Amino acid sequence: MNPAPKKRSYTMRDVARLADVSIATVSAVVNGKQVVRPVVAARVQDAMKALNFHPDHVARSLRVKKTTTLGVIVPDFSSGFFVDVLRGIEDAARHVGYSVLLCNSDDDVEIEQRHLRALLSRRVDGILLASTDLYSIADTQLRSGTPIVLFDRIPPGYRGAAVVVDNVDAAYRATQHLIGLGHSRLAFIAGRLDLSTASDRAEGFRRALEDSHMPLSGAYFRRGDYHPKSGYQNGLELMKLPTPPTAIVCSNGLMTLGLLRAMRELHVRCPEEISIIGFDEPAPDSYGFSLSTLLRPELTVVAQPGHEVGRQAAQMLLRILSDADHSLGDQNPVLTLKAELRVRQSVAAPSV
Amino acid sequence: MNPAPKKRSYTMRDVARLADVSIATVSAVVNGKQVVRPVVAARVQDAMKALNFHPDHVARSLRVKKTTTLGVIVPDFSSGFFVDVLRGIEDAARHVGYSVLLCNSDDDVEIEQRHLRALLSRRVDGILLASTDLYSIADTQLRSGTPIVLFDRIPPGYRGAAVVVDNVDAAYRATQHLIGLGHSRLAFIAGRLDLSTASDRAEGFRRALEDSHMPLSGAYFRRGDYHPKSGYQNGLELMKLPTPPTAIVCSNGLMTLGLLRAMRELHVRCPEEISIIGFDEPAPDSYGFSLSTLLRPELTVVAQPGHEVGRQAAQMLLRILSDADHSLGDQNPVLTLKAELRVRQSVAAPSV
DNA sequence: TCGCAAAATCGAATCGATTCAACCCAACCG
DNA sequence: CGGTTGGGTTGAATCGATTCGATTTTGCGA
Repeated sequence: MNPAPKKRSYTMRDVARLADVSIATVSAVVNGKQVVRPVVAARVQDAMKALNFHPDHVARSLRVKKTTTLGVIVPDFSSGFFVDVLRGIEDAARHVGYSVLLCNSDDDVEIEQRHLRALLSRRVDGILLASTDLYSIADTQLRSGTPIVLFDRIPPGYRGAAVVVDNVDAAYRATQHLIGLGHSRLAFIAGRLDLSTASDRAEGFRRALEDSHMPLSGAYFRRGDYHPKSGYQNGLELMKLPTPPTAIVCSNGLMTLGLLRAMRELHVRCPEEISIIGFDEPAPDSYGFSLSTLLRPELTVVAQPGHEVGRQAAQMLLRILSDADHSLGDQNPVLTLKAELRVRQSVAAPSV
Repeated sequence: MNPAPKKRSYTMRDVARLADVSIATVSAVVNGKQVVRPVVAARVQDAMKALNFHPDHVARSLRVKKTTTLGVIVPDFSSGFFVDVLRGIEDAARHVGYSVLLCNSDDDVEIEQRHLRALLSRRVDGILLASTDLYSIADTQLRSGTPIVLFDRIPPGYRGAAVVVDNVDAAYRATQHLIGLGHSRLAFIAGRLDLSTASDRAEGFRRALEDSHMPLSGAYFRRGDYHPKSGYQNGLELMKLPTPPTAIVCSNGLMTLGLLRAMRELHVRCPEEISIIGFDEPAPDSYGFSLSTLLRPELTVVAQPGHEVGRQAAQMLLRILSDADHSLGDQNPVLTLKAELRVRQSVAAPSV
């Protein structure tokens, strides 16, 4: 009934004893850095097999001061974008034998700090962070000594390692596309403006209007918080204006869901009455099918290269780690990737 | 130019020296398990603050043989379901100070094995696993000694710790709902039948037909692989049959996307011509907005309690861990949660 | 067969915390 | 006033690997 194997796992000591060699020799066999006579190596291999020995990575980490582990903190799993990023990170990490300690901050400064401390305590080799609390990072970074690569969001004027999307450009192009179609009553639903992503997108929108010598109406510039409800709420308010906009740029995926919901409730037709451009595909399209294309009307979006952001960020971090002094010289390491505007049916010329 | 702080982080030894106490006392202060005179404790606290000391979790893990870390292996990030599960796991784990080592197996047996070995080597306290390779688990489990809780999928007749969804029931109710509406030409798109989820759903479908004394037509029972393309392909083939079905049950979310795409291509109207029930919301609806409700027509789905699966699985694992001998006695630990049928507009009575 | 350089193996210290038996000393009791 | 108690503190061993200087073996030429 209780076959509990009392399975304390075996150590190099046990293997050494069984193979009649020293621990050092077992170590040599295990990580192949030194030459061991084939006959001895075979004996050790056999012993390891017999005991089902697997080296203790914890002990190894302590000794070599390296855990072969990356810490990742994302603010939100609900966003398809961050899931994509995570996939990218995982791919890059696995590829070189690194593991990933995953943390979800829920966009809460307190939780983020706790996670950060936990990761440092666990001595991860490096950290990938999409921070909610951009202003205290510099501090953390300095006193930790652990390399950190930011992604998605960076503090203004940041000069450290980071991978971001060119959000100014992305929003600019989206807006310009609408202007090109003849729209003049353009609204924008912004995200949390304390995040670079949100303020950059707002900036892109603003510049596009400016470059076309169009005024920016205060009533058309809405502040959201990146959550669906604020998209919904702002959508309702926009459409109930005496003179509603003819086009809306919505600065993230979750808010776009809310916006669509609001439009449906008010029976506002898209694109006939209002054109819509969202940020992010509403679902991962890693398999070549995007959910956007199934929504009626098919949604025009600014698609961020989430997987690529993750992959590049992880690779940048790994590069820093493999660099002897963990510095990476004086080259400006902020890598900026372009987003892609995917024009589908949710935009059209304004109906006179 | 190079202010590199050469920041080797401080150890208890350093703190002890600075506070003029022994290492043991520092340890006592840090984990508060023993009584330390307030005046001494304060001195130690000050020293820790002065040096910005954070205990090395790696060293601690080695000594106490406990990493306060859970390993998680999921087959696929692209599925909203597993993302939900992951959130549930992370929530439960964080709540008690555990960290999560995340692995993505991409449904590849080889990769899964590698991850499993890595997790064991890293001495995670326990593992949460949605396995692709159900038949070798028992083996792994026995020889590892590390508690494993399976989720989502289990081998037939499994008696170990696991949290799953009642897929037979879920598919049964979905099918029955269609039958209740008057459908008699019912098709089913199955997943990978070597997984319990897929075979259970197929079984639920079969039973529902049987209980209503309806025949199961071979042409209406399709084999997919859980990927969108197979939903697309099987959808095309079903709709091109001389006598196409009037309703389709599709056994996961990604395949449903493919199916919808196929229907759109062939201009088959839903629910007028064919009713559809899918598994899983096509996007996380953690915020109260489901993407399903934005698809036209709104998609009827069997919604699995992903977050709950994750939370319960993690809690089960933590319970096992806190149990002295890691056994959890003889109670049958397979926990089965019910899915919820969310009826929306993609189903209707058959036309005529 | 012997000598010796090169190659292979070994012993012991080490990483940074935990833990426990031993010890110190102040307080208390008789 | 001395012995005892017991709370606080400490020294040293330990977890399981790596590493390096020291030591032994091997292989080769003479």
